[in-house]
Amino acid sequence: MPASRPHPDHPAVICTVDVVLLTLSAGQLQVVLHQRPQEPFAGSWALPGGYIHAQRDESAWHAAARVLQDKAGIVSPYLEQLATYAGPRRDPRGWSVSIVYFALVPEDLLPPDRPGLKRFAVSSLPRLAFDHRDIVELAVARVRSKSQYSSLPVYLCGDQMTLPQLQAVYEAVLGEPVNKVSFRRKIEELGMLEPVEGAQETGQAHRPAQIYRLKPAFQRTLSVVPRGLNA
Amino acid sequence: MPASRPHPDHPAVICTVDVVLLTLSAGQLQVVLHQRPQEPFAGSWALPGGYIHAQRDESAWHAAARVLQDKAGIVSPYLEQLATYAGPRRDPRGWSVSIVYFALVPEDLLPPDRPGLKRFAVSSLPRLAFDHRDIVELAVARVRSKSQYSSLPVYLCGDQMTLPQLQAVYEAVLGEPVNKVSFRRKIEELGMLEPVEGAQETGQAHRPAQIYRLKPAFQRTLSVVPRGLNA
DNA sequence: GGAATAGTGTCTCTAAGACAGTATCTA
DNA sequence: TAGATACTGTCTTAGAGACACTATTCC
Repeated sequence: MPASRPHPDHPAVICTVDVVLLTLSAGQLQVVLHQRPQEPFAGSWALPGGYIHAQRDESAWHAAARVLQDKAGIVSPYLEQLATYAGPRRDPRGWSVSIVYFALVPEDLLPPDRPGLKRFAVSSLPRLAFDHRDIVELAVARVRSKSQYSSLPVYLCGDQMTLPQLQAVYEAVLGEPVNKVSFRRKIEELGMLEPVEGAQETGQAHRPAQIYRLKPAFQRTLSVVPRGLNA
Repeated sequence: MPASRPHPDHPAVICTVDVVLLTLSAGQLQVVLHQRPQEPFAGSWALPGGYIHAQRDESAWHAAARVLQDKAGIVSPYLEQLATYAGPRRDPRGWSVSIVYFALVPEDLLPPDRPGLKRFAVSSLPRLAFDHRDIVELAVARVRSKSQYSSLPVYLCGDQMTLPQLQAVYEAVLGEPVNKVSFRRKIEELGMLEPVEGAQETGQAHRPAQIYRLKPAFQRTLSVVPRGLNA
């Protein structure tokens, strides 16, 4: 960090946050994109994002949370920093910095698609503005990677779930089947779920599944195991 | 990313890069710090860093590389993005963004300590300026974590090394002993080293060790294994 | 030859995966 | 009762660690 000049005489860089908002729908990882109303890239789909508001934002995390609330009405999701993209050519308006976060939300907390805000399967993205396709791909890779050894995918579920449901979520995120016995051993080892006493998923023509919920201590915190699912 | 205004009317944020420059010396992970000549935090030790130069820097990575070259004379080290710290209170001059990189270099590429530039063991840091202590601790945690399943520590070695030397480097980074047989299996699996034909470390009163070098394909690229050293 | 460390073969132990059994619901 | 899926016990298999043995150097 430099020693001189409170506000340097270097030309200002454009300083923004962008959010890769991910959800699981119909067994597919999907990303919520926003259609740009203006140049540059008018009409293209892009990540929801915005300038940092130096007067209001307490941190880059808070700026990302504000963007999510403004553009998608989402409050207090799981929101983690992904990476920062910066350079002179990614935005035609000038040297730009984008601090990128990713968020995971259960499908039922998302607003329905509307003009200018739409979900896309990450496996078939449209043409995206700026370098946003690279960013989405990095976010998906990060989520897949962390899902192998952590409780990250629980943030794609509602607050209660059965183990078969959670296993299906892991399988959708990882893109491959998971051994049932090993999966249950891992979840036990992660120690983040507790059974909801007496609550079972009824109404189906087979043995009902026990319903679990996140222990309060893990509401905002990941749990990790030393060895992953070996997927 | 916002739709409006090429250069927004929001007050400019201070936009910098900082580098956590790490090396291994006397079996200890050490960080190179720079003594601030001016306010704020005049006289305190801080990470080497500097403003982004929008006229010259091709990217944040290039800005970090430039800082390393200017302040420590280091060229083309292993340099990876760590995280971005941002907020209104971390720098008394205003809302600031610091894109932080970490670098690993062999000890013999470092310039010797001089007034204003000094190495500190990461286990006994002095009082640091800004939030730089948190940043160093995150960098060390990241390096430890990645070392469990990747070839990251080879960048702390010179271009040639023996397996016992490399094992000692891993043990110093991880802070605990590593099983020799497992270690050699992992290195074999990583597939990044090749023996230097006929080259052995001589001069010691025991069987000489084979000398290895990084395969050219891995000069700038990490190699990873699915399961780590289980340390 | 002795001391020291390099390098390797192999056994043990832990953890992941496969498989099959029992449990419990609806129709 | 038949069919379906939840859940669990246990065997198999793969990989990590422990241990010991051989190899090669200097003194």
